[in-house]
Amino acid sequence: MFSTQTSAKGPVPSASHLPSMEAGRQRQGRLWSNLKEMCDLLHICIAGSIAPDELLFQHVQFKTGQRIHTIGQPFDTLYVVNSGFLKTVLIDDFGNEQVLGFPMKGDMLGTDGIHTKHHSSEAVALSDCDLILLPFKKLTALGRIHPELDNVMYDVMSRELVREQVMIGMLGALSAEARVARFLVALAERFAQMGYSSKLFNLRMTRHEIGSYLGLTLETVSRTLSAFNEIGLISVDQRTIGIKDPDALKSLRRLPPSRSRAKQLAAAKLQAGAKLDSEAKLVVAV
Amino acid sequence: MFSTQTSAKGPVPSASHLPSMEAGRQRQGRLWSNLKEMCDLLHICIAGSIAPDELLFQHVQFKTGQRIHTIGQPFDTLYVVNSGFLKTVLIDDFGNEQVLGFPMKGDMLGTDGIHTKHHSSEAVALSDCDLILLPFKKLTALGRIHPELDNVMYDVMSRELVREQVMIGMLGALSAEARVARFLVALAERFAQMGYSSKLFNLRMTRHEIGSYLGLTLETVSRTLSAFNEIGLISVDQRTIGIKDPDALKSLRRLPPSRSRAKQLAAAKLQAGAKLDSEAKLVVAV
DNA sequence: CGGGGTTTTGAGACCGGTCAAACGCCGTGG
DNA sequence: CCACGGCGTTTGACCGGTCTCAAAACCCCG
Repeated sequence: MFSTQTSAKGPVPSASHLPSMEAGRQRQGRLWSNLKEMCDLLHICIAGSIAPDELLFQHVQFKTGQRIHTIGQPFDTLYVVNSGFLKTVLIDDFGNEQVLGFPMKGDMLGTDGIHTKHHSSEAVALSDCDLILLPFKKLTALGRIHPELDNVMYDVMSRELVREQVMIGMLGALSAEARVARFLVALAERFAQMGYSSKLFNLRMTRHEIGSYLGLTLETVSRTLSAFNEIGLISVDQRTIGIKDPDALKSLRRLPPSRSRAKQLAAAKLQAGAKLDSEAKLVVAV
Repeated sequence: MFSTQTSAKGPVPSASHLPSMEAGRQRQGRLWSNLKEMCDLLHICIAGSIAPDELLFQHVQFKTGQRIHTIGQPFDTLYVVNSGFLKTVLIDDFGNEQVLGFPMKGDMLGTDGIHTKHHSSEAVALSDCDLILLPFKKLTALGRIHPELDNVMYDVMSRELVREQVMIGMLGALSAEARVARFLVALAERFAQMGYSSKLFNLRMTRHEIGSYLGLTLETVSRTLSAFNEIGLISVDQRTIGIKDPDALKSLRRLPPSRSRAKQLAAAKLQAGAKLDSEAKLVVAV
């Protein structure tokens, strides 16, 4: 009945021996969740109370680099991230990856496949992951018995829809610096939500992946992070990011005059007086 | 029970007198649709057969410029476009519009409001429109009686999710010319699907709105259309667009050397020999 | 210690944005 | 009827942000 969904690429994840789940539970965390636990994970209140352990959903583990699903693969199950970090990507007409998102704890995966019954994107584990399986046919069948389940699904999909709309807004309207700044803020908030520090955390993805996600090149991402570091908005050490001034990051639209231009401006300032100070403030405020 | 959803701005649309639907039906087209008709409109096959006229959904008309819903407005109904053209927009931190899409016949509107129970975007009629109302509470209640309804909703939302993902891919990876080209191709296909000509049609939106949608300025959109016109890919006369070479548009990545650069290249060619010919072909092929 | 992938940094080119002017279209009012 | 003004569009000149290409430093891991 269940499908482990990994036939297309890479070895089957470590929990693929269904019969011996008892052993599995003891060896590496829990392998089953009930509905309540899953809704908590999704941050969604489930209305009617359902017998707590009436419905159980199996977990599956993926190791770093493994694909959860690939483009074109037949769709039959959704996933909810219980732990770990992933990326979802589109592959364009000639092989280039375009990162669509970085799902983490509490996110749902695979909804792109519902419409055509085939996945239009690819999901890859950026770290070891623990995902909850949600066989779609089982889900719709359950919807007939527990209608409140549908509301959960509507909610999750609507949330994802809005997230993507905000992303479109970002890509369409913001400068490179503003995109990187908001990316960092969003990440920090996500980490806070998961109980980690929002002031100091590790990026799980490369500059290249961040750039692809934000519609920028890896060089621009790197330069921008360096610039934020110099100004004291953040600290950067490889993939370790420290958030120093979250408010400035949130409202940032353009970068203050860059290092190279700073000299020119400083020279101009000597001649032109203090008028530049007010301009410098506008950089963040307007 | 029904809400006409237009309290926030502008006059109530013309069909707001519920009691006298007979008169309404005779005056301006049909004012009610059944489930089958709506699913046909959405291009979705409904599985179980439901008594054809058991469920009826009211229509509402909007005139050009009217808002269907505004940002922050409480959500309680979805809409399906029966005729007309609209735009959906986000408003950023300081008042600028960002166009998210141009819904037309067969598209669903309002799904962004499900999650927070408030709309996060605004929908505006670009022409006189006829929309079918889908009160959300009624919809979920019906889902308990006719479970196949849920599949319709999943399908529609998944389709929208994928559409937005493709949009993100476009904004993140494509050049201005490629974006405009794909926009035209997508429009042409939409018109074909609705039974109109895909070779000659009228844009319903301004250059500014197109630019906002594609993450470009209106000047760039205008210049790009002019360039396509010069090369013979399309014909442009104000908002009338003729598609001359759809295949070239579909596969276009970069524009052939522009008029201004052509001179320089021609000069270089005289000196450097014929090597440039092969480059020119790469423009479309790679 | 060596090697591949990742990141940083620089120099230069180019795309697309910005600013500005002129034109066309159209509804309004003299 | 034409003059007018507002809005959308076109086109040009220029500037600057971002990409491209390249080299070097760095990191992790075998």
